[in-house]
Amino acid sequence: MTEYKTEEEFLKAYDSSEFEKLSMTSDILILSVSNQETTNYRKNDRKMMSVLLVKRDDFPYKNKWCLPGGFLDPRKETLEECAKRVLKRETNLSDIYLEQLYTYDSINRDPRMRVVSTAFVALIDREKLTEKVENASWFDIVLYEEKDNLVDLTLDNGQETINFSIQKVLKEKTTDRYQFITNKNNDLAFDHDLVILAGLERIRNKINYTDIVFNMMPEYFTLGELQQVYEVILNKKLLDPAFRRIIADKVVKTTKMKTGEGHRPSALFKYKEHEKNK
Amino acid sequence: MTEYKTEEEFLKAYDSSEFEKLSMTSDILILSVSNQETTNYRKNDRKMMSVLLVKRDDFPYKNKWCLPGGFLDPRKETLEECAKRVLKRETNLSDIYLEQLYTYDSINRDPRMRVVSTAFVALIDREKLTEKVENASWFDIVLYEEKDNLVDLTLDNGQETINFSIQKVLKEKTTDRYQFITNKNNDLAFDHDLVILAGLERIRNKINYTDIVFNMMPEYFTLGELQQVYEVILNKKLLDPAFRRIIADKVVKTTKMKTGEGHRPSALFKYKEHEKNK
DNA sequence: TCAAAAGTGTTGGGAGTACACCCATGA
DNA sequence: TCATGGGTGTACTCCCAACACTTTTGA
Repeated sequence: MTEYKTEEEFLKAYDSSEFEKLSMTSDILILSVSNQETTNYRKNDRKMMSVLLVKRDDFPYKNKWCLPGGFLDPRKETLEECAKRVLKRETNLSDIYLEQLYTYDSINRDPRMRVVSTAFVALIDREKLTEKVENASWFDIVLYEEKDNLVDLTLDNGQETINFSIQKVLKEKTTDRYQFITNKNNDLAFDHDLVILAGLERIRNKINYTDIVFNMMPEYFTLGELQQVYEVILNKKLLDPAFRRIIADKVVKTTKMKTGEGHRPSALFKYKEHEKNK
Repeated sequence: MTEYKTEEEFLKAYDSSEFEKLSMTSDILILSVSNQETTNYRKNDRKMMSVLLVKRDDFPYKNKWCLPGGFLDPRKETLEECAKRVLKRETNLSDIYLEQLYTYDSINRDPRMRVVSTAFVALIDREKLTEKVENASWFDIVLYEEKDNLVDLTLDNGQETINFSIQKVLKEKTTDRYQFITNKNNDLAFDHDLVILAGLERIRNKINYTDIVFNMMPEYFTLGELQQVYEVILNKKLLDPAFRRIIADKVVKTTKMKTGEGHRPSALFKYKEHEKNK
């Protein structure tokens, strides 16, 4: 390939019109937890992770779903600001948890031009959401299975089901760093299947050593509800006593109680911010 | 700000010449471990982390140091390929550990034009290096101190000393995620002080749950040397017996010995790749 | 002889795992 | 009354920190 030895050379080529343009987008994996109501009056609602997707109606992605995203305006905004703008557009929320995930840039991810995408993860409390945005829809993660480094995911929004699978290939012998390769993906545009998996893994990982979950929780919650969110993120059952000990110092008990559930009422808790800054 | 409501609008503005261009670079934090020989024949060499920096001679960075980097050619390469190209240019090495760190994009980080930079971390074994590259120099990290979330770093290449400090400001109450803000930086171009700190923290974090260190080690090494590398990365003393137990199953003892050091000779070890893929 | 590092054994505490158990509720 | 989830106590295991100790070398 032609290499630009010096910056001058690059800048010269850059100014000439034959140099292919580059643009960037911020794409956001917006995650929350949804409740699936149960018919049994005694049972608690079943919780699930859910993802906000947007239906595209433009060529070449007609009828594909994708993560909310937008082009970066290089004159005035940073990628994070761009992400916040998209977030505001799609959820009408500001001031929510937002974290840069990874920058995706395979050359032909967008066939129209060279687009580099920086992906973000946003966590929101579903209760804060009010308005419904056109073309956007929440998909529950109804299946999330990993077997022999092949991950199988199924999303469902009540009308449509999206299924895709991703192969995780060990990239470095010294790390647990995997390269994600699409194994099957018919319904999501770009490489957004990979972004979703990377984001879910990031959150699953962080839940263990940060208080990140509380971004997805309402102000008051029971320990059972909190535990369910942990379980749905970690994708496994936890033991009650162990869980209570672990989160004990992250929450404060309030005098409020949740009753009328067909079983012993539960105390409502609040997130306790640490005063200790190490 | 002007917002592009639809992609069509964006693409139209994008094609018009008044739209400001955007370019990207891959910048690499190249880390290795250096030996500082001691005068006492008994004592082991003192090890230090070191960083490869490049001296700039162009306006507006004349006489500033920066991380090796290069502009992305949007026609033909990915950011990672671009990073590998830079790595080859600066160290003449291929096939070394390379990991995407973070994408930096504050609007005026480069006063000449809007440049978004994706930073990478590379780890190399110093012994593999042979050639000396013009304008590039290895700086030892001679001081790395954190007090009240203010990090003080001093680098030294034998002739020059670079000192900078960074304030870590808690960004989210629910995470240990900090925003890095330059407190003092006279010698490094761009925001490369922030990249260096972020990279060091990434590696320090990863050393605990991956085998990432072995990318910085020669094929044969003593446990003492390995421990020193851990200590220099973690920036704290470790207890011998504990350390040995922890890394016991990551290394294999060889029949080779290291002698002539003024004390009991030590067995040389090799990295043991795990057959177990979970 | 001795300083320096190599290398091993033993003990105790803290965190997580597992299980057993009791409590309170509303249909 | 009883299924369901709320809530607590305890015992066991495993990991790791801390310390004490022995071994081997070269000047």
